[in-house]
Amino acid sequence: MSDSSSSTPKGSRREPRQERSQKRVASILSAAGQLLEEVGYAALTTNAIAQKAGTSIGSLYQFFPNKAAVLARLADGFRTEVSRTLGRLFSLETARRSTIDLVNLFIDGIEEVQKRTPGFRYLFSAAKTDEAGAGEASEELEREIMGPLDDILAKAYPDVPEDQRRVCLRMIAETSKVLLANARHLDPATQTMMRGEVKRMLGLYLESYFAPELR
Amino acid sequence: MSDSSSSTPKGSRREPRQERSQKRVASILSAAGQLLEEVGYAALTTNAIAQKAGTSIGSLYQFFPNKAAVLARLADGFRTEVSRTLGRLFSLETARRSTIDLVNLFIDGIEEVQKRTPGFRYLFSAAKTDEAGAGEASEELEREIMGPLDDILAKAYPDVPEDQRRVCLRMIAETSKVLLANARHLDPATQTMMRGEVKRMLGLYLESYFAPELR
Amino acid sequence: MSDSSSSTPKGSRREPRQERSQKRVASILSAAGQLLEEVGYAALTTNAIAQKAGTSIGSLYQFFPNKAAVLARLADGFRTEVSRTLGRLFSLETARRSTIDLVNLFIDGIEEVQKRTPGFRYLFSAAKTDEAGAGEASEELEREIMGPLDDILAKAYPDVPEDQRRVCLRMIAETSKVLLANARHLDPATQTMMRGEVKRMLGLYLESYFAPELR
Amino acid sequence: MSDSSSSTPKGSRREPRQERSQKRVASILSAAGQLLEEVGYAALTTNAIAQKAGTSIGSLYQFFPNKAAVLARLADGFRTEVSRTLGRLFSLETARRSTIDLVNLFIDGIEEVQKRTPGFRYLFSAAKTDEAGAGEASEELEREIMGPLDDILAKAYPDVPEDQRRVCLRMIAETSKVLLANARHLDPATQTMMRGEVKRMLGLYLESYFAPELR
DNA sequence: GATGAATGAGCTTTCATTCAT
DNA sequence: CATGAATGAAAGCTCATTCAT
Repeated sequence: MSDSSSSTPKGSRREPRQERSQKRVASILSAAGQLLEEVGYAALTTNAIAQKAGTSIGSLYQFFPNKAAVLARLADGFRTEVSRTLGRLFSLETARRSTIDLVNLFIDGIEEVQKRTPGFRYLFSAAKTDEAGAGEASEELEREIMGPLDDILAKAYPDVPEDQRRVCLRMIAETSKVLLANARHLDPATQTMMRGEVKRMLGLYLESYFAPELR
Repeated sequence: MSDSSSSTPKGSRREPRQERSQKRVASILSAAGQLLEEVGYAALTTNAIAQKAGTSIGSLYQFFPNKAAVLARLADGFRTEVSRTLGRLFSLETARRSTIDLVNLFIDGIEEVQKRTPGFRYLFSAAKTDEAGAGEASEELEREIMGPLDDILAKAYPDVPEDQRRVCLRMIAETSKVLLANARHLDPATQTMMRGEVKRMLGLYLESYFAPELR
Repeated sequence: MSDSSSSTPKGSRREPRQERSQKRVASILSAAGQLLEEVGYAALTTNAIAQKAGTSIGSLYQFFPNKAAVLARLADGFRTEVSRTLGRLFSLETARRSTIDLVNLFIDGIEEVQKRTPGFRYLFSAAKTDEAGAGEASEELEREIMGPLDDILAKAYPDVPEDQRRVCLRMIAETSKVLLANARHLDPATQTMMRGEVKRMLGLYLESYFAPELR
Repeated sequence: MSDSSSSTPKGSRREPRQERSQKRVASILSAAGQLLEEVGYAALTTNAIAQKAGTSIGSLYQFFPNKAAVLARLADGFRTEVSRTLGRLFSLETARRSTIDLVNLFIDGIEEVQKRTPGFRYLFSAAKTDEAGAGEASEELEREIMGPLDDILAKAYPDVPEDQRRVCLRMIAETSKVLLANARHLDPATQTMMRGEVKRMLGLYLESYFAPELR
């Protein structure tokens, strides 16, 4: 297997330094995310994370200086995923779409991120619970999430004053948090329905500010 | 110190048990609520509750089998307060009022309960965080809160199917949680504004279901 | 002793609040001191202290906020013991005595304190090792120890400039540490002999500064 | 695994093992010494040593069975350095010099060793702290240090009985430890002054035994 | 041999809960 | 019943040491 000098038979040799570490880091973050879904914020312990990740507690602390750092990195990953997903959904032309369409895209994007990255909802909603220094990571995450939407609305509706827009964004953010937070206890059908309701509610709300001329 | 049994010759120092117990229980619950506001869910310890209540930790455990039970009883108290407050606000004739008025009354009622009973928001929103077994108490609390509104809507809009009504109620419940959850970090002016926005958003949403004839 | 209400049969009942606590604190401090002698600074753990004191780790932390506090309190006790012992030895008339007598009294006092309060030497010498926050306590202890001697020398030899006196005091302090530090590994006879040598050495040294007229 | 014989075709890459090993060992020891000065005994970790030495922790354990062994080897090096330095200072003719001169030479020699080999003072003074098994190495070191002085005194003052001489040597050893141990926290000027005081004190002390005829 | 990721015993500290008084 | 000292499981984190590559 080591076969250090000549052949490298199966193309598998040497997934050394970097790669193995990355895998461990990934498995730790994944474990943290899953545990967040399974046991919640309060019961999330570093030992449990390590165990679920199939590592030792020592390894966890080789990669992360402390528990908060694990959550911060998790939030980083979420931010990336959010950027990617929302960036894809909010293609350029979306600027032309109605606020309702924008809301739909946004909610679907958030949903998709949650589906792909377990634990997302906990960090997205953690600002209020703000335990153990997840607060900062959580706020950054929120900024990352709301930023793109802010830009689009700003361009699409330059007449709406910034203050107004900001207020609406907060409402969107908070409302979608609630949706995510409570989805956990609901069966899929109900989740889908609730998602529809949130879209409807936010749509009506935004329309009242951003498309008054349509009335 | 009191030598309550052996000596107390004349039996005059009645000092009715029940009442003292009730007072203790009340002070424990009050302390728990206040601490919830002051230090948050994560930092809430039974010893701190007892101390703030002016009792001993031993007494606390005389009345409550464990920490979760304290929170459960706290939620009970909130339920009572909610019933009283909403019952007062939703007097009979309110059945005639518009959905927007109903929403306003409801939101104001929730605000009032929070103002009067510190800690309320934590248990009302605890369903998602569901730490330390507050989950069940929290769900009951939610049922108690939404029940009166359900009744009123049911009477006022008998044509709207029950399923539909239920969905709307969930939306109202979740959305009002948003308001409470984030209020702590906001200055009073912003709180007032956000309250207005929530009313607006919920009003528009409910109107779309419950007052279609007005369109 | 407390005799709270009427009889107090055996005189043993209710050694409550304060007293029991004091005993625990005392046993914890005693255990810490003994462990210091037995295993040294590096191997001194809070768990070991609690175990040796016959308590639980929880109790230790009921009385002391952290490990450093245990050492600080230990140093406090040493300071008191030092004051008492040196105060007794340095009675007023000692001001008239020769420097050699003063040195003898001082060294004997230090020895006595060490004999009575195990662990003393570790904290007296900890300034250099200065692990885990014992540094401060250690420095205070040194000030307490050297203070009385400083006063006496100042009064007895007002002509010797302060700087000079200070330097000599440092030398005395450090040299007496030597004695303590190494005594542990020596048999009693050797210890006694070494003590005599230290007295001789310090006596000669001090005489050269404080009693030049005798030459 | 390394296929040391089969491949290495031309035998040119000799790279003498021994030497490389020696270099590694040397760098590890040097790193350990420097770290001792920088962070002290308590904070000295094997990983830090390896890192500072520019090796891996694995290599460190290839050469040393455990942490204590590193310190033991460090002490060995110190012994060699001490022998060399004191041997040079105490040339034959010094036998004629006064005890005061001998003390001066000795103290200066110790100072020099400390200057050249960082960490020296920690191991020279470690006998009392005796952490992590440095005790034995420390004692050997002390014997090595005091040996030459013993020889010189024995030859120069054959009339002084051996017991007497031994006692004096211990006093010299211990007193010079103190000097070194405390030097770290002092500014250079104070260090120089203290060194002078130690010389004076030890000189007076030794003179009282070794040069009675001079009186 | 060299590397450094991995390991896990052990340390400090917290807090829900018990129990002697 | 009231009290609060006592308990100890468990959490976060460190570091000497091992072992696969």
